[in-house]
Amino acid sequence: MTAIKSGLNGAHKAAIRQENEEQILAAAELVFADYGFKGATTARIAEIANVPKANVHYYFSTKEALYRRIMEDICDHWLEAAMTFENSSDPAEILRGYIEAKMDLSRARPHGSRVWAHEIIRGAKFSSDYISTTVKNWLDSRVVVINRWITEGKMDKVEPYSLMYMIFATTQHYADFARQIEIFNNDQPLSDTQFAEAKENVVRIILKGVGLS
Amino acid sequence: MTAIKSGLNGAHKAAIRQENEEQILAAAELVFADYGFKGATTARIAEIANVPKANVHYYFSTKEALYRRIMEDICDHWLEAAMTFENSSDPAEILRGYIEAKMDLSRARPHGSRVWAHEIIRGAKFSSDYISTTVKNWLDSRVVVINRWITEGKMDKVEPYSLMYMIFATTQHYADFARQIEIFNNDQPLSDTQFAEAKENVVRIILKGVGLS
DNA sequence: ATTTATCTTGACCGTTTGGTCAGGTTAAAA
DNA sequence: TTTTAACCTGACCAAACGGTCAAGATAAAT
Repeated sequence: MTAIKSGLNGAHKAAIRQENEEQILAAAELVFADYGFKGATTARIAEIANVPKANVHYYFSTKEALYRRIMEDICDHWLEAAMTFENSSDPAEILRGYIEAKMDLSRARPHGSRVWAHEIIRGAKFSSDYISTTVKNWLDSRVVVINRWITEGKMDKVEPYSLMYMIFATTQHYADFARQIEIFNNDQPLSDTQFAEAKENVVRIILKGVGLS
Repeated sequence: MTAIKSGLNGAHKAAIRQENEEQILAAAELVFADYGFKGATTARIAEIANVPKANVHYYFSTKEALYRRIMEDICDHWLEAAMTFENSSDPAEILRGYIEAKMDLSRARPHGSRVWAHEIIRGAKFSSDYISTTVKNWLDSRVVVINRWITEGKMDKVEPYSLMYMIFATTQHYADFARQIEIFNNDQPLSDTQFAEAKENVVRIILKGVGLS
C-alpha cells in the first residue's frame, strides 16, 4: 500500500523514509515561513505533511532539529545563487546575472526566503555564526571585487555594502512581501510576464544607478 | 507612590492610565517585532512592560486587540512618511525626500517596520483590507504621478510599481535586517555616519537608476 | 517460518498559553 | 468622612504546546 501511495517499488523502507522526510521538510518550510520558529507548531507541520505528529518526531527528534535542517537547505540554495557572482570579467554581466539569479530564487523558492527573513528579523539567534563567517566572507570578497571595479573606473564610486544590501532587499522583497505585491496587483499573483518585467526593471535601475549602462 | 514613580502630579488616574498603556504598547511592539503575532506571548509583553500579566489584559482585552492597536500606530507613522511624496514639482526632489523619510523611519522606529514585515510575510491576515484600500489607493495615485513624469520626459520609462517596491524593500531592509547588517559591520550597529552614507547611496543609486540625476 | 530492524500512531505527560476573576488598594467625588 | 469608580494582581482555568512511549504493523534478513 505504501508502495502504491508513494509510487515506489524497490527498497521500500528507504523509499518510505525519503518520501516521509521530504513531505515533512516541505511542510515544515511552509509553516516556519508563515510563523517563524517560535510561532510554528509541530502539530501544524504534521497536519500539512499528512502524517501523525508522533511521526514528525520519529524522523526529526525536535522542532529545533527540524528548523536547523530547513535552514541548512536554504543556505545551500543561497550558495547556488551566490556562485553566479564568479567567473566573468564584465561587471554589468556579473551583476545582472546575480540579480537575475536572486530574483529567480525568490520566484522558485519563496518559502525559504521567508524563513530566512523570520530568522533575521528575530535577531539571527540560530544563524549568527553562519552569517558572521561563511556569509560575511562571501560578501566581503564581493565588496573587494566591486571596489576594484570602482578603482578601475568601470563603475561609479558607490559604497559596495549599500549596493549589495539594495540587491538583497529588492530581490528578496518579491518573495517575502509577495502577498503585499499580490494585493497591489488586484489580488492576483504576478504572472510570469509581470515577474519577468519586474526582474528586468530591477536589473536596469540598479545597473544604471551604479553607472554600468 | 505612583505619582513619584511616574513623575506625574495632577489627574493621577488619567496619568496612570496613559503611562501604563504607553509602557505596554512599547513592550508589545518590541515583542511582536521579534516573534510576530502568533509567536508573541502576553506574559513576555507584561514582563518587558514591567506590569503583571493580568494588568495587560486590564488595559487591552485580548492579544489580538493589542496587536491591532500596534498595527494602527504603525500605519499612522507610515502615512507621515507617505506625505513627503506630496507638494513639490521636482521629481528628483520628491523622490529624494520620500526615500530619506522612509530611511529615517527605519532608523527611528525599526520595531514597527519589523512588526509590519511579520504581518506581510505571514500573509497579511489582519491588514489585507487596509492594504487593498488605503495603501493601494495611495500607491496607485503615486504611480499615476510617476507615469506623468515619464510621459513628460522627466525620467526614464520604468515600471512604476517595480520602482516603488525597490524603495519599500531597500529602505525597510535597514530596519528589518538590521541584525544582519550589524553582523556584516563587525557586530557593530551602523553609526550615524555610516547610516547617513547608506542613505545617500540609496538615494543616489535610485535617482540615477531612473534617470533623475 | 522466524527473527530482527524499522516504521507507525493513539494516548499520554508536564509545561506554557491566552484569558478570567475575586478580592484588594488607591484616589477622586459626594 | 463616606462612597464610589477606577486600578491592581495572585491565583486559577481550559486549551494548546513540544515531546514521549508502549504496543502494534510492516518488510527485510536469517
